[in-house]
Amino acid sequence: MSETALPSAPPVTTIAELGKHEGQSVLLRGWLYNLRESGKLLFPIFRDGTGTIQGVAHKAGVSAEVFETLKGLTQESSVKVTGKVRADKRAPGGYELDVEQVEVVQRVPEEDPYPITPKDHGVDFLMERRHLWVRSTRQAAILRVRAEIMRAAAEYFDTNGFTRTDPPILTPAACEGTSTLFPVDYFGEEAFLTQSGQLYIESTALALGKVYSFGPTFRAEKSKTRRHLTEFWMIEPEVAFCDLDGLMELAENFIAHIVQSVLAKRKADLLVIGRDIAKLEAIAAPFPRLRYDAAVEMLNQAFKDGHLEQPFEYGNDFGSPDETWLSSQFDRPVMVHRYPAAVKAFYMQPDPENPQFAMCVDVLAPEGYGEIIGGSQRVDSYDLLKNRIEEHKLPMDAFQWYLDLRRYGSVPHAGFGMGIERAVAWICGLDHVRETIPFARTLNRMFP
RNA sequence: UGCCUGGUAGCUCAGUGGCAGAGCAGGUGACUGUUAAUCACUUGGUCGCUGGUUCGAUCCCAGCCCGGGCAGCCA
Repeated sequence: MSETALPSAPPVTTIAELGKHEGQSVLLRGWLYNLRESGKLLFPIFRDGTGTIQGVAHKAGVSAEVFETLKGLTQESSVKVTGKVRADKRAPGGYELDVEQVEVVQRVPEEDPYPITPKDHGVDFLMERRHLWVRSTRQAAILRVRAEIMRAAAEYFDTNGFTRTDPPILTPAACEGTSTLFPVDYFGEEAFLTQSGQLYIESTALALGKVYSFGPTFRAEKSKTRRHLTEFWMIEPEVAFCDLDGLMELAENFIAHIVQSVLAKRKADLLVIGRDIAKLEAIAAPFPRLRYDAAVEMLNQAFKDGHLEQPFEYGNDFGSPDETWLSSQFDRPVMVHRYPAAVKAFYMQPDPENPQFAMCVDVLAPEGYGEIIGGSQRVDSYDLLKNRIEEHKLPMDAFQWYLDLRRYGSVPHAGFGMGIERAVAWICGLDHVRETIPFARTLNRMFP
């Protein structure tokens, strides 16, 4: 920071803040994103992590040394640039930088140029270089939106009386007994990476009332789709004295808050990504609610009308094409509730009006994005939960602590989990979750 | 795991049973308003690997390796 110590030196700023310095000379620290040359005119584009700005250097307007330094400069060389901020209608961001001085921090050698050019590349090539790909304008914008989604999600709970209680990542056994878990050697004993913190936060919810957890989750399923990662981030609220209606209200307000925060703070990034902003502006509570039965009727009609290839069999869980079609019928997330208990997890409370149904809800994001939230009211009866554990042939010993929650002061309670990457994919309008996380872990990729 | 699909220059791809191609990137040069700048010239190849058929295989066949898409599972 020696440059800030010099009284006459131009102020250090960022590209995002350039508008505050119009007409002034400033110092930017960043990288050369691209360089266009036109004879005695050079157009270096700089990026600094907050945005990009086009610099202009006339041969007659700068020293010979500065001109020569810029002229041959290679993509992604790191630089400190001094220049005067000028508003210009031709510039995409509204401003340009008339270059005055350039200091090259590290020059990328010509014989080993930066591999990711501003041209088309394939998925595998880019994922193999994810450590560099994150520098690109679009990827950086997605990561900023992701950060805002995570911030706004935590903010919603923090400002509504929730206490964050993070469950362990190393666990002794399966939470639900369904998903495949990653085994870990724990001092000679077998342990697993968590696939959900739900059972643990049911415990802290009965201690603190309203709680949430926020952390990584692991699923060892060999899923190979645009919606799946083996390591993903999930935010899970759990609320004591809450029923299914209360949970759906929580879910819609939570999602609306996140979308509104992203629109308020990261609209420029959404535009870089190419998102249709109007579709996000329509996201406001309340969300439509559909009973499973009503959703099935829609699917049957859709099949008759030729929108779906397979007929839907009543009693099944929805398949991916079913979810896609359902969610595409609404302009905001749709909440499908009361699925048949037989296709849902053992800990879900039966509907008091008809125990064939579970008091659960899936939130399907619009535009065909499908499930982003799954949640339920939990079984609060000791006897029923014990029976369910037996029916599902789960090891009773491992669930004794969980049954304790029904032995000592059991109350109705409910919670849900939202997959961060699926939310990011929807809000950014991406076609694959691998671009929503800095370093995706998928079936075929553990690198870099 | 099942079905579909791909692997040719640094990248994106075309192509043929008989000399290995284009655009871009890299290099050299031109250009005072470019927006993935343009123009001229130019460097660059284990055609995924192994075996088979053939006078001859990048091309046809078999096996293997590595990706991608969809489904299932789920968030």
